[in-house]
Amino acid sequence: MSKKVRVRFAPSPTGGLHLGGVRTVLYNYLFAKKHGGDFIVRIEDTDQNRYVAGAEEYIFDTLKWCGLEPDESVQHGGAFGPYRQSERKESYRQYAEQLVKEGYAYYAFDTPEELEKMRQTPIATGNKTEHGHTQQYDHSIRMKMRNSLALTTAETQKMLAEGTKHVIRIKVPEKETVSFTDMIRGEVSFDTSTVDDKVLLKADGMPTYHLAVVVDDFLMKISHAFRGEEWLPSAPVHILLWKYLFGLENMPQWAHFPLILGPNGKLSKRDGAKYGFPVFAMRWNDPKTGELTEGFKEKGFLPEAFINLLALLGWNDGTEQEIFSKKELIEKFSMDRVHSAGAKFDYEKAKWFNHEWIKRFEVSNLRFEVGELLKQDGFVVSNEAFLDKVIALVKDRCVLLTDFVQQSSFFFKTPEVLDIDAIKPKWNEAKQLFFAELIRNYELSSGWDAHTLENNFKEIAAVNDLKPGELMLPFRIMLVGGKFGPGVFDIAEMLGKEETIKRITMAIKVFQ
RNA sequence: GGCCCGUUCGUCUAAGGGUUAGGACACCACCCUUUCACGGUGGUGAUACGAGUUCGAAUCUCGUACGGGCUACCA
Repeated sequence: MSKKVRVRFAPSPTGGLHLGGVRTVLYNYLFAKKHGGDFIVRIEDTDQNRYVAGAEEYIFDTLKWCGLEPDESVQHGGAFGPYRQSERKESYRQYAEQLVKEGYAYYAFDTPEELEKMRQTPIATGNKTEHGHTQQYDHSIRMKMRNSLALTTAETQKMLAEGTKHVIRIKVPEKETVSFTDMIRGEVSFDTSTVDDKVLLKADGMPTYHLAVVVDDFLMKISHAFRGEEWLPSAPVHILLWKYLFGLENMPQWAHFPLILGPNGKLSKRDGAKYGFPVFAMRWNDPKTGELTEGFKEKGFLPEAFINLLALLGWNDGTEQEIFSKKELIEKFSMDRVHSAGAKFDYEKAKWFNHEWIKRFEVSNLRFEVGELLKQDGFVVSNEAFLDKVIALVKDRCVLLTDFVQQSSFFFKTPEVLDIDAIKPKWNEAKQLFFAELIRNYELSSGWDAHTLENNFKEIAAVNDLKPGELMLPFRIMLVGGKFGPGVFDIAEMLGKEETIKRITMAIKVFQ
């Protein structure tokens, strides 16, 4: 009997949540839900220097918008708290001390200056001193540094007793092969001689990621540990810690997701919107710089489309299906169909996903968002039934939610400027007379539906020996203001008799 | 530089030894539509390179090249 599936997303609250982060959340979430497990969010705030106000709150807001609610977290509670690493500070030291006691780690007293000097020391591996090579704090140099391995026991005890600032480093064995099975990449192995003695416990008593992730994954009974590929190089450290602390048999199964690349490599939080597309899920307001970065939400993406597009960036179900609801994703997701290669983000395709979702969405699902957008732009939306009809009429031509404003503004407000250039050259007296007659006809019209409106329009055109086609565009410009929008007669029907006639009348004057 | 991961149309990907290498986005053409879209039909376009294993390789192995990641008392 296998243990319960428990996965975690462990962000550090230092800024906005970008595409890669959300996809990591998504895959964690899908995997958990697929296997009836728990999805946990653990805040990794062990670096006090990088604290950013509001970032934690922002992460949860983003998850909520995406529809990826955790089962356990700072906000959702749970039996394995606290879910903020800074609040677990006390528990880490004992594990680090245990490692020292057992000979798997050691105290290091080196000052930042000494470390800097060490990095400069040219290393002669073989016989060449390569440019750009930085010396790592590893087996080759640790006996020359100031740590409990190189110092005598008495010296170490004295420094400890005096309260000398120190860290605890892992003592990576020299010639071992550490390997593990990655759910996506298969067997991955490392020669420990190339792994450095990472700091486990910092001078301020806080653990580094390396110690914290292992301890917390154990304490929180995490069954599967998923994270981005950028963590692969430090995996041997974590494997070693599991071996020393809790036993390899208790270690979660690992999967390292491929990176999502921008035009210049890995997407990073700092890239903001400089690529011409958002990198954050939602708007991020950096309290330090005051910089406001818009996200996919503000850009007009539906959360359903957003997670759909993210899911397909590195995963597919083996069929040609591309549009998946969250329910379907949960049903069909499987880790062995996740790609191992990084994926370059394609904003055009992202927009296509959103367009597909808008087209497929029921009007009632769009009503609220579209209504808000229109109000934001100063349009008065008083009648919900009318709004619904408008949405139904224009949604096929809206790629982003924000397109609704431009596509439907003329339903709510008489256009202020008309695209006269499209009409003027071909405007003549015959056409003017036609529209005058059209006004009279429409005024007397008893029925006001697109069909009769169109019939009457064409009848009058025929009687006056005019081509309906040449009159449709002017009519459109009169009602819409430009060369876009749904069928003209549908628009006229929606606008109603009074408004339609008003717009024709006004336009005739403008065209003269 | 070292270590690790990766490499199929411009982009996302399918094809887990035998296919005319399939689909989607984008692009182009035509049809539909006397607006713009939607929709429909068709088109351009890819297995990085070199060896090997095999009757047969995009698929397995090795090398090379290229790309990416990591190389902090950051995650």
